[in-house]
Amino acid sequence: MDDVLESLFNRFINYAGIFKDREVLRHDYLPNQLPHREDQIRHVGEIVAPLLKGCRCSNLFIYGKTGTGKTAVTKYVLRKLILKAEEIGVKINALYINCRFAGTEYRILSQLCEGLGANVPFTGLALSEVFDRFRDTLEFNKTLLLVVLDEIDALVKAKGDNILYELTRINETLTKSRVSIIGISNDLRFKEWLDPRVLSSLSEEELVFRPYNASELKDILAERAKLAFVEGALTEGALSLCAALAAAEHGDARRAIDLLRVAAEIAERKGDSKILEKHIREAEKRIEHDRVAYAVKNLPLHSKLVLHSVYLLARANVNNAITGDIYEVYMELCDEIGITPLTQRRISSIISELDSVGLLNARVVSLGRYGRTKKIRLGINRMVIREVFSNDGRLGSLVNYEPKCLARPPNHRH
DNA sequence: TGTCCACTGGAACGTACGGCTT
DNA sequence: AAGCCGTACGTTCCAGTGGACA
Repeated sequence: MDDVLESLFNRFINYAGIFKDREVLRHDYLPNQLPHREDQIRHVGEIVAPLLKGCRCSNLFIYGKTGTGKTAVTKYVLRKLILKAEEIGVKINALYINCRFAGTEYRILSQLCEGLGANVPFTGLALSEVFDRFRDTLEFNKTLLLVVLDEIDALVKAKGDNILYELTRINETLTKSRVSIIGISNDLRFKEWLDPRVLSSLSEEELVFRPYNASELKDILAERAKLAFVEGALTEGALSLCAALAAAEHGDARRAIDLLRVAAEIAERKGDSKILEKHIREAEKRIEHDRVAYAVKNLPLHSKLVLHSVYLLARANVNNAITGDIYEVYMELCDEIGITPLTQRRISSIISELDSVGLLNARVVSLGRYGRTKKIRLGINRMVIREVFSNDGRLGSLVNYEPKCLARPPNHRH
């Protein structure tokens, strides 16, 4: 027994852990090296360089999928730009705003004001008033302002491009200051949402970020791993696998880094001193599981009920349920928890929505004599649904529900 | 060959709500 | 505080339909 404890304690004492610096793997960490983005860095640098001579720079529009380094490159260049400007004594303000977090025009404008040192209440003022204050502060400061609007597509899709129109035109009313804009979009077809006038002025310059391939991702991960992990903690096999998995899925560097971080946490928890391929695979499963569970948990009530109906049918071995079957079960569930069911037309739409996010698989089929409908199966693991709904206060009681309509003989099922 | 099922999916319209505007 | 407007979410209505079956 002494031997067992002795070795256990020794192992604990000698376990160096895996992480040297966790921060390095966070989303908002900005590395000093951005491998395979040298061209983009140079390009953005060339565009903003005129600011250092006191001139306005061209507006720039950057687009590319998530995790291709758009935000990192922009922030990287901005950081260097500000340092250089301070060094040579030129007054430049660079404000970074994430439109998805800011959400509304008002909040974006108030953040801009704040960044310039003007006080604006977080609510209460008319939009036009905030805009006036922004312009006045800008004029008063006599500065060159570079505004970075990240995830600009989220804003425009939700609220329209009005604020962009105002911002692109603001220079016409300024005499002592100048504003340039860098817009960053994840959506490549985002242009279609913009008014032609806004588009032409916003995209004086354009830059597209291609996804990373597996070998590029490998370099990025290796670079990051050097800082994040103790020497030798990441095996070559795990690194390659991690890069390959992320490359297969749109070359998203953020996903790749997430994968690495979760794998490292799994290895750490198990007391392993190395990150192995099996840890990466487990991490992949965990991330996917969490993503699905999160999506299910945040569904609106009726969508949950529809999904749950499909689950109950699947559990009773009805794997190719049709719309009518699902609606029957759904109505029972509504009755069970005492809410009024929606119409079948609406449920048909909800089924299509769930299909488009991948929680269900639905396809339209014709059953000839027996009409035209959709055949529907679950698109995700049954256990995830069970798990999420068990913990759902309102729906928990339905997890083991036996649909009455299943007791009756089915009229026709294929 | 025509019939007819069990829907699909478009369209118009009703209602609630949040946030801007006055 | 009250009106206004856009959006989200539903309802009602209905024309359209692929193909098994008589």
